[in-house]
Amino acid sequence: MKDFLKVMKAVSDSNRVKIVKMLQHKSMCVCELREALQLAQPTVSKHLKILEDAGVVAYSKDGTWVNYFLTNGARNPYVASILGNLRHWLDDEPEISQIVKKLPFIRREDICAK
Amino acid sequence: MKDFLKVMKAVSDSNRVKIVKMLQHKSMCVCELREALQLAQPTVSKHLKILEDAGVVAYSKDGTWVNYFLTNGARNPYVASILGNLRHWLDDEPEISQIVKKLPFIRREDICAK
DNA sequence: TTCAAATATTTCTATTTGGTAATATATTGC
DNA sequence: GCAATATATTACCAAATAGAAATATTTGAA
Repeated sequence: MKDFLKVMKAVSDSNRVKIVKMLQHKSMCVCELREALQLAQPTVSKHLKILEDAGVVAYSKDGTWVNYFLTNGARNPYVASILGNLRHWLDDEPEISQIVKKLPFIRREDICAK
Repeated sequence: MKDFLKVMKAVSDSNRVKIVKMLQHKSMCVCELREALQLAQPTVSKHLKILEDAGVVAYSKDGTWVNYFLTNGARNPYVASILGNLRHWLDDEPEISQIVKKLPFIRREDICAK
């Protein structure tokens, strides 16, 4: 039950849903997500932790950058199902399409490393 | 987005998940749900309102009783999907199997009308 | 219309949650 | 080692949420 609730709660917040929808397009570091969401960096890190605890995202380190990406949900059927659905769900929501449209212009080289 | 979040939040609480799993077996009135969940009546009513607002449950009145049942999700693809999944999910969770096992013995005639 | 029972609503409290600022950690380059 | 940068953690605040007690509403029956 706890695993299920964790996943449902993870996708019950609009900013976390936006993170999932962005990661469908490319893996992203925290500073890129921060720029896209217009949130403070600790806020983004906290959301990412919740998604990670639920098994929705994982990360790999690349120097000081931490690249987050969607898991395949192999270990967690609830994750697999919701990620499968979210692959086509919400694409037409203004909140989502707008932020996705901005993605090509959000690059860590421009944002983070001055 | 709001519709999606409403549904996800609706199934992000263990007592509301229990309500859904119980309603898979039979439609139930508030007093039966109250007995099964061991919660105060206003608490159950509030949970039911959240599930109703999300489109997960509906009700029909029968005298003073109000029978709640699962919707078919026809109006809401998120509801349809989650209800479809929950039809087989969580059956083996102790919290669920235990409460479902009690269902045959929870009848409004015994509980409500003294 | 008056009473009793089932449910809904209101009001309140304790806990959880999303957010930020400040701080700590980790990694790279010098 | 030391400075700089990206990220994580901590500490704190405001808003949302689960819960129950008190109250209001609804319905059937007398």
